[in-house]
Amino acid sequence: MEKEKAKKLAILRHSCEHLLMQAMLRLWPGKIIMAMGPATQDGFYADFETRGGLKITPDDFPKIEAEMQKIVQEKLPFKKSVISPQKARQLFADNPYKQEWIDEIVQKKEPITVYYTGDDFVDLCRGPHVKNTGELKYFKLLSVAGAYWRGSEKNKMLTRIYGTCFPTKKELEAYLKQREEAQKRDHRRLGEELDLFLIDETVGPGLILWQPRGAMLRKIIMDFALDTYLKHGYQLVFTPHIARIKLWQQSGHWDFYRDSMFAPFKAENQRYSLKPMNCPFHVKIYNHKIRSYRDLPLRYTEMGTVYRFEKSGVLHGLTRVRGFTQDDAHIICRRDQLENEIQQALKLTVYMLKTFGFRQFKVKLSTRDPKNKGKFIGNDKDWELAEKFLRQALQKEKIVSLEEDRGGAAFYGPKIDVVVNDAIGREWQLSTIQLDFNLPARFQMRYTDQHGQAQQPFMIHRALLGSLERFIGILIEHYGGAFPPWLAPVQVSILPITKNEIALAEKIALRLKQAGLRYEIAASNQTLSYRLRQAELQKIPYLLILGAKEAKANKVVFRRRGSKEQKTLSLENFLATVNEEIAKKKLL
RNA sequence: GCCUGGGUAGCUCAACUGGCAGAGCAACCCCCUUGUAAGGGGUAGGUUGUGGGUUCAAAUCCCACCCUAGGCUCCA
Repeated sequence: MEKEKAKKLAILRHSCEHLLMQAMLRLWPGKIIMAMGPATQDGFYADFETRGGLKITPDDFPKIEAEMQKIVQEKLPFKKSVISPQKARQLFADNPYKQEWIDEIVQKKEPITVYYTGDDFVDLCRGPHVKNTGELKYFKLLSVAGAYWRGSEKNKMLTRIYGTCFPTKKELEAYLKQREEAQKRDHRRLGEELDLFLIDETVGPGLILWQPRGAMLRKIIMDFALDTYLKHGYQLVFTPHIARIKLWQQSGHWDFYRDSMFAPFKAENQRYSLKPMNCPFHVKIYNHKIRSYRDLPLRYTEMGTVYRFEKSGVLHGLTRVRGFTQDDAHIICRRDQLENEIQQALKLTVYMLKTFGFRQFKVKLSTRDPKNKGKFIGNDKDWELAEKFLRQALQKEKIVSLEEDRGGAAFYGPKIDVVVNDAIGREWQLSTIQLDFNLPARFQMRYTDQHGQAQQPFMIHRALLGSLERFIGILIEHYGGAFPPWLAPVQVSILPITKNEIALAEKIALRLKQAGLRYEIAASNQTLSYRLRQAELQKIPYLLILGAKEAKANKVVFRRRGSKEQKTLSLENFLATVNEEIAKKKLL
């Protein structure tokens, strides 16, 4: 049923894409060379080349949409026709993209179908389509972008228009509203509004400056993660931000990853580079001693700050940056421990993500593409073994909706990635658990087994939150900036109504401090309304209001973010209530 | 890196085809002393991203670079 619906929607949207192209060709005859355009999950897009210096911008949308509506009014039927290759080549004589398609269809020995709408528009298309353009009433053009022909960097860049289409007005409006909602939650916008972080052009793109509130949030997350890992048998380590190139040559990063590393610099005749990964350091710590089979597994964890030279066009707020801190760990273990370690790591992942309020996950197994072995390091046997172990662990944990990404593995081994759904249904890849047999071999990691023989251990990389920057970005959007009390940088706003209550406010603040709460006193000479509004805009979870009445009765007025309900209670009762909510990491 | 927009006060944004750079919020000062989402008045704040060019005159036009948005490619 669901599938049927999705199929119908895709047909509607693909038809709408024809409608768009027809309108474009009517508006700018001879200047638009259409390339291709499918339906997507949210709508459709159309790729085309522009000629004669024509540039399409969102300013043109009203004009294009009006033209599309005209064609809708015309109720032109979609007419299918099967034609010969010769006819097709002739029909699209001046369109190199369609020629390329035709060649391919001919090669595959498939029939060539075209769809007409009216006398003026025909497109090479497999179909199917709606009956006529009159069905395509509820559409909207959304954005303009550049896109490479056939998705290859080597090809020409075309212009792409994204749009969407729904069977009813209501659904279209709901979709547009949800888009707006997503924009309101944009972590870049909230980062500014809530004073969490900033990016300064002079410091450099993709480098985050954490303001006090953002830094507090980061500390809370970091502390929680580290405490949890320590409880689960990890050991804390710290390693430097730079290392000699020699290290990266030994690890293989220099060969496989150099393009994404910041260029090396020299000091005393030695070349150094910023670290793009923490692994080699952890390996060095392991290798510092002769290890016994009894020592394993060893689990090293670190809040490791790494620097990667991401191309300028891919940077995005907190979610794609050039300097970030991973909640990294490397588990070094024997083969007989491998499966259990992977399983435990999976369990820990689920625990962490649930604690942070994510309810839905999807797991992706990324394996090597056997057809593209050059992209990966190591031999077939190791890869097969590693992939087998990951599969088994997933099965044992009964992880749902497993999806395989062939070719998605790291260059040194296969991995399990966890994708979460946020509060408004968007997907984010967060946790990763990766198996590595490259580094143990390259660094000649060893342990002595019960027979006194040297053995090579296995290594698991895992980052459960991924990068703190990215994780916080996602968390901001997930909660729309309204963090649960345990995460909120400021948990309580104390609002004395008049000057007379300021001394009391300070006394109460002292008690909150003792109780380990994070608070602010909002005592400017502004009206209470004004200060309440500020506290709500700052999304502070708990509000304490103090007036003459409360002072006299030795009580406080307690309100929660987003609610007008309030309670008058003693300070100790308030503390008991909120401390419990915070300890239990409850949502507000 | 590529395509198309954009960069104006701390923030959000104005300024018609080149002609004195402006508003709201925030900041600061004063008044109001506040009872549940913006009380009132005033002050200050700018080499219009950077560098070059065209022009009597440039935020506006041209060139280069930097940053940024939406995408594409990429994300070990």
